[in-house]
Amino acid sequence: MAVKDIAYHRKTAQQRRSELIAAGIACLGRGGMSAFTIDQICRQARVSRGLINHHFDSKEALLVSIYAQMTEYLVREHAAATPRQRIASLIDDSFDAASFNKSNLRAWLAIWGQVATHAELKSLHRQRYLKYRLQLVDALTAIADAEQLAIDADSIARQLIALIDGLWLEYCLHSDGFSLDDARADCYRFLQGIGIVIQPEQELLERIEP
Amino acid sequence: MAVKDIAYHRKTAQQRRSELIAAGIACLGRGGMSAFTIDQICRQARVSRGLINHHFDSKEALLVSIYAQMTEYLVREHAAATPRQRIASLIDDSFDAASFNKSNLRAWLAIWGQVATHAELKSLHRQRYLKYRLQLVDALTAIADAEQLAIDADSIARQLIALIDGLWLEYCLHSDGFSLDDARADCYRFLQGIGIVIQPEQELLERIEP
DNA sequence: GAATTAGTTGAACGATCGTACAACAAGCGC
DNA sequence: GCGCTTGTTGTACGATCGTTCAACTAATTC
Repeated sequence: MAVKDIAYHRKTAQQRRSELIAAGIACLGRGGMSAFTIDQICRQARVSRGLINHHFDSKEALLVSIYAQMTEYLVREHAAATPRQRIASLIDDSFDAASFNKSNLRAWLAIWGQVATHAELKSLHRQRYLKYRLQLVDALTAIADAEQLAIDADSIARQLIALIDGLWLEYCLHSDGFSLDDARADCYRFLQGIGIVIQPEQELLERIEP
Repeated sequence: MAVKDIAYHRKTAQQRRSELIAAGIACLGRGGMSAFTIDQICRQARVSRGLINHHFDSKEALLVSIYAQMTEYLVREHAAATPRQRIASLIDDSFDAASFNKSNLRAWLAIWGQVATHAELKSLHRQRYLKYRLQLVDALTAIADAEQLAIDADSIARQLIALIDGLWLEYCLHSDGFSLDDARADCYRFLQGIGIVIQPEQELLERIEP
């Protein structure tokens, strides 16, 4: 053979960790927690069985890293100037077709099922969602103050998060009947119902109300 | 010994099946799908390892039976006279403290994680939720017609279901911050926001707005 | 009370699980 | 081109998984 036969390529620990995380997400998306096994993840990542326990303390530690990456967008600092833009950004991120396809939604569901029972996962989840909700409450309060609206920001934030998560759930479990754009429009309509009118980004607006 | 030593008590197939279903739900509530094993379920039900496969075709068949029982209330025929009472009944059932404690919510989450990947479970879920949504749409349409409200009943039903499921999710994953009554009140407030005022049952009303 | 029915047991099976670890090799500095 | 570092491999291990099945026995029938 002309080219030297290399058995495998070495990568930096950080690079390989990120590949294993991606492979784990793919497995969760394909078959839920039942498919989240050392064998299947390593086959997905095209590495040998031993590598996960080399780069992570345990399989559970990999799962925590996976959820940390998946929830990163919830606590991302937004450069958006106005409170309205920050809320619109959170909603649009939540229904971004690129990241919230069916496979990813299945991965979310699978992990949520574990959050209730695993301490470390539960702690991470609480930390992320508290900050997520705080961002919403702050933005809602800012709008209410500026426009002298009498709203219960805590309650509204809770309802909006519930609406978003519930729409994900419906879309994931039986997608027929509505689209991702419908779900997004529902969120804007909900806010409109309590007196907060938010314009989604232009290209989205055109798709929702042609 | 005075009393004859009976090794085990025999029960009718139906009785034992229902006990195994209850034991399975308890396991799902304790540790999610990871705790849903033949060993743990049988220990919970205080029977030997072989009994599940005697009364059910497989472990998966038991899971389907469990979900069938858990979703039975979604398609129950309600004797409620008015559309308003039917909606109130669905909401109140959803946040009934007796059946929707944390353990049951963990069981729901665990099964939802499986719905996306198991064909039989998915089919059952679709069937139940379609009827559930149809009940809501019918009631909403009846109210809108009678009071000449211009609403999109399909969209409202979808949002209400999403809100209920999302509030369950929040309550289950991190219960701090709000109670089951808060969640119920959120649902009534949501309907009120779109022009449909529904009085919850009297004793609930007193707890929500004392 | 013997025969029959039908619910129950528990050992056994092969498969697969997560982890540990010794051996190996790719890429680097020199 | 030779060590050296370190990313990677693959076997081995005990534990546990779901299922099967022959044996057993509680309850019923006659």
